[in-house]
Amino acid sequence: MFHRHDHDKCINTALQNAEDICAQKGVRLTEQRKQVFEYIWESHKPVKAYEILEKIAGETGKIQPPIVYRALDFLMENGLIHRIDSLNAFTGCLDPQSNHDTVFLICTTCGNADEYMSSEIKLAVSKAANSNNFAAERTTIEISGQCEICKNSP
Amino acid sequence: MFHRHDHDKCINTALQNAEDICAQKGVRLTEQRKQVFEYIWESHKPVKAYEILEKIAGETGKIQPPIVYRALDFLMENGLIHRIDSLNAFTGCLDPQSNHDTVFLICTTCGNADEYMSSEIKLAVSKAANSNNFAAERTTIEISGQCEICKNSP
DNA sequence: CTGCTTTACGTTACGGTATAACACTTATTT
DNA sequence: AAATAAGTGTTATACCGTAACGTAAAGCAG
Repeated sequence: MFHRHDHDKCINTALQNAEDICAQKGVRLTEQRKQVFEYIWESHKPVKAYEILEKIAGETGKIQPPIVYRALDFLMENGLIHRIDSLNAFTGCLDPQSNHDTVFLICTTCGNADEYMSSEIKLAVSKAANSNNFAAERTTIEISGQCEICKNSP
Repeated sequence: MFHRHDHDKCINTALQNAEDICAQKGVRLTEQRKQVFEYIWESHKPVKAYEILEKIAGETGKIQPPIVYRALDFLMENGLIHRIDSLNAFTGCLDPQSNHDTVFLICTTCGNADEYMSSEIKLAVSKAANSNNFAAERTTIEISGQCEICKNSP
C-alpha cells in the first residue's frame, strides 16, 4: 500500500504537521529532533534507534545513544512517531492529530509498516477491556505477514 | 482475575498439558525445558529471560543465556508460552491446544498478565487484514492498564 | 538587560536483551 | 554398532536502552 506514492510529499506533509503541532503545543522541535524525525520519515520501514544513531553520526560526527533516545522520547510523547514493539523500531505517525490506538500491518518481506485505523478493532478491544473490568491505558496491535504487493510477487 | 485462585492446581494442569502435548507431537520436554516452563508458571506475572537465568543459576550453578533462550524458543514454537513484546517477557499459555491470537491484559500495578480470547477482536483483526489485502501471520495484541482489583485498591 | 529558572544537549559509563558460532554429549534411527 | 539428529555447554559479541552528571542555550521576572 505504500509501495508507490509521492514520498517527498509524504515527508513534507509530515514535517509541516509536526511543526504545526509543536508550535501549537508550545514545545520545541529542535534541529536534532527534526533530524531524527526526518530520518524516520525517509521511508515507511520502521527504523531502529541505532540506525538513526549511525546515520546522524555519519552526517555530523560521533554521537551517543542518549541523544537519539531523547529525541525519540520527545517525538513519541508528542504523538509524532510510534514505537513498534515487535520490532524494537520506530515509525512515523500518519495522523498525529487524532487517535493513537491504531493497528500496524507489518510486511515481513518488504519491511513496510502500514498504520491502519479500525474503529471495529478499537470497539472490540474496549469491549474486551470492559468485560474484564480492566482500565485500559495503552494498546499495542501489530499484525505481521505479507502485504498485498509482496504476496503477489514472484 | 488471577489474584485469588488455586495456583498449584494451575501449575500442575499446565505441566500436565505440556507433557501431553509434547508427547503427542513427539518432541522432548527435557529437564531444562521443564525447569524454565515451571518457573514461568510460578505466577501469572510475565518473567524476563534473565530472571529465569538467575533463578536456574541459583539452583544448579552458573549457566549462560543461550540455555534459557533455547528453552524459551522451544516452548514458544510449541505454543506452551507466549512472549509479551511490550515487556520483553514471557508468560505461560493458558490454552496451548487452541488458537494463539489472544489478547493480553497487562496490569501495570500488580504485573499480572491475563490472556483473553476474544472472537470479536479476532474477527475485527482479520477484517482489517483482509480489507488491506494483507496476509496475516502473527498478531500481537497487548493492552496495558489497571486490572479490576488494583483499580479498586486504595 | 541581567540574573534566574527551565529545557535541551554532551558524555561517560553501565545494565539489560539476545544471538552467532563452535565443541561436545545424548538420544534416535538404521 | 555406526550414523544421524537433537540437545547442551561455552565463549564471545552484538544490539537495545538508561542513569547520572555536567554544560549550554532559551525563556522569563524584575
